[in-house]
Amino acid sequence: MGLSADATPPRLHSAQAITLLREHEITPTPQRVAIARILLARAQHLSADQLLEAVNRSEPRVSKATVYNTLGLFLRKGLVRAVVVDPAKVFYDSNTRFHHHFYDIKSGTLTDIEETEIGMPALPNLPNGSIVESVEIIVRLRSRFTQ
Amino acid sequence: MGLSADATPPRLHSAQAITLLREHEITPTPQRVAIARILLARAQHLSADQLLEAVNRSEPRVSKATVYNTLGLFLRKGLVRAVVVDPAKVFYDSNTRFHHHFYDIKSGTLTDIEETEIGMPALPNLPNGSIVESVEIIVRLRSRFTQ
DNA sequence: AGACTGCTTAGACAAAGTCTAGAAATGTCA
DNA sequence: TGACATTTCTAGACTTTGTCTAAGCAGTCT
Ligand SMILES: [Mn+2]
Ligand SMILES: [Mn+2]
Ligand SMILES: [Zn+2]
Ligand SMILES: [Zn+2]
Repeated sequence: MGLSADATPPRLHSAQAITLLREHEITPTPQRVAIARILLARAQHLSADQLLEAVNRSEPRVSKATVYNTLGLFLRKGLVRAVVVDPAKVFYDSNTRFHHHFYDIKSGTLTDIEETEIGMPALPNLPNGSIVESVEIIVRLRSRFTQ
Repeated sequence: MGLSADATPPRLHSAQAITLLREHEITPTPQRVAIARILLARAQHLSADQLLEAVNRSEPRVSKATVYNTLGLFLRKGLVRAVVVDPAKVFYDSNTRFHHHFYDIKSGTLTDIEETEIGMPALPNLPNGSIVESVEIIVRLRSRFTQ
């Protein structure tokens, strides 16, 4: 047991991925299916670059532009959500339930906090004419024994 | 009354800025004072680029590298804090009280939510051996009449 | 003066993400 | 089937934020 990345990360069967895409009114092209099979296999947080790498370990090859296009499409269709917590890159989150995050500063790892695990505070009055798009709580953590 | 940026944003007097820096054990060089006079004049959220522009509207000229170096130093010394909400750039926040933010998606504007205006969320158990570095609530807003 | 320190600087560099223009695939219909 | 339109994919140029390096500059000490 080491620290290396998953050699064979879980994947959806193509049929499952295609069904998911169709349910969200997305034409299931081979590239989109390949991306969905990995990203949507379980609740996880992947950067565009991590996803590009993972997808291109097997066929079909997918370009960087298509990965970004597809992530944008999945976002608009509600299949994933974006987590902005690291100034250097966006994480794409396949957990679409309303939830929050621990962020381990040192390792750069996100961990979900489900809605039931946290007491949601009441919001103050909103600026006039605005509506809430999302509420995110981010708890940054650092290791107790690291200075 | 227009939408243009402040022609003459408020500035601290040099003596005030120097005192602030000394209180935080920062050697008050001319460049650091120039940056502090603008950034610390009031509670605000500026990107590195906005600050670079504002500082260089008058003497002394400050290089990009020095702006980033100084922001890093101010962060470590607790004079400002970083707000990560826009994947494209970090905002530096001169309000160092514990507080949260509204983020207007369209305009890219941050507005403070003071601690007294919102309840502190009850946190779940932390992963073992970790301590809380910060807790941030970000409420993303969009205009009611914009599609 | 010479040596040492801390600070600033230009500009090269890195990395994430966007954009463009053309190629390829897919669909429609005569 | 072939002609044409529409959608999707792609390489690679480009933009932007931010980091790094190596040299210069300004004090301080002896
Ligand atoms: Mn970016
Ligand atoms: Mn960046
Ligand atoms: Zn999540
Ligand atoms: Zn603030």
